Amino acid sequence: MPTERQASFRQLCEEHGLAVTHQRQVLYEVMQQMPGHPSPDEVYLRVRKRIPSISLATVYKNIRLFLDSGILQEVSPHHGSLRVEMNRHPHHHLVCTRCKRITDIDESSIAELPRRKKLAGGFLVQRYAIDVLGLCVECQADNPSAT
Amino acid sequence: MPTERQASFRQLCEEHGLAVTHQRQVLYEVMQQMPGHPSPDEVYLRVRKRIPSISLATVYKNIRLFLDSGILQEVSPHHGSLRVEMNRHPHHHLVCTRCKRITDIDESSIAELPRRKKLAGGFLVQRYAIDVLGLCVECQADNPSAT
DNA sequence: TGACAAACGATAATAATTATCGTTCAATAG
DNA sequence: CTATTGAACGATAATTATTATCGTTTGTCA
Repeated sequence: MPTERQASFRQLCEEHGLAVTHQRQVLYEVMQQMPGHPSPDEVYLRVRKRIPSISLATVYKNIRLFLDSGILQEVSPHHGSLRVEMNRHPHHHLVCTRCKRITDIDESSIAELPRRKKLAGGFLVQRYAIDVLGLCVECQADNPSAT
Repeated sequence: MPTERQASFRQLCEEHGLAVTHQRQVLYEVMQQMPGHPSPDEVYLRVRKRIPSISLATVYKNIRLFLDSGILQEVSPHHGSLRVEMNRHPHHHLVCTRCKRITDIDESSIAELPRRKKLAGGFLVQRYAIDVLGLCVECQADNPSAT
């Protein structure tokens, strides 16, 4: 009896000002059951088992909606295209989650990280990268046209 | 007299087993002069000022070559497409720079980070994300077919 | 210098994502 | 409970970013 789940999703939507549609409900439930870092296409394949007629566009639109309203998070909140790192000094990144602008900050201004080169599981460490996620000054002002 | 620069680029190529072409030389020099995190298209626009006949494909091919050989680094060495974070527990990521696979690791197994919410410059911190970049066990074995 | 593989330029192809638009549905006022 | 209405849906075209193809040109090395 998924009455509880339905109720909580309804509440979640209310909190974020979203209409409760059948597609969104199923989409959300299915995603909750997918561990890891699914892509929109993987989600699409799963949701189709319960709603065969759903459109890929609907999956994309609602994932974006969930991300924008803070219900879900993105694995890499960077700009989605290739960028080359031209700063030769050790540094980390301030990433604005709204306008995607990335600013460098000096490594020392954050924290020192362990220098272990081999982790449990056999992973061979090359380097550490810290993203400080948040809002830049411009986006805090909430001007709709982000730079 | 750019003889020195040419010499050092020639040496760099030799170290990495790359042929020294005019396009590569100019591409490298131009990128060195671009601070921040340029995109292939931005690089293309700049390089065209010196080699108007250069192809965008050449820019892409050589940027990838530089990245693959370790001459340059990528800002976000993640898979290039949208992924949704489904792990509700505080955690960070092991990112394999070869196969792009992302594995979660518990927050406590890395380091504690400061909890400052406002940084100099006015940046409003939402959360910290650490990427441990390196090679997963499978890719250390150097099997050409990555999963 | 000449041979040959590698790189180049032009452009077609692919992948990922977003926009458009006519139809259907959820919210809510009566 | 039903009618209204704007939002959401599905189908698909369009866009963007990137990679593949292929005939021509160029760098490397004997």
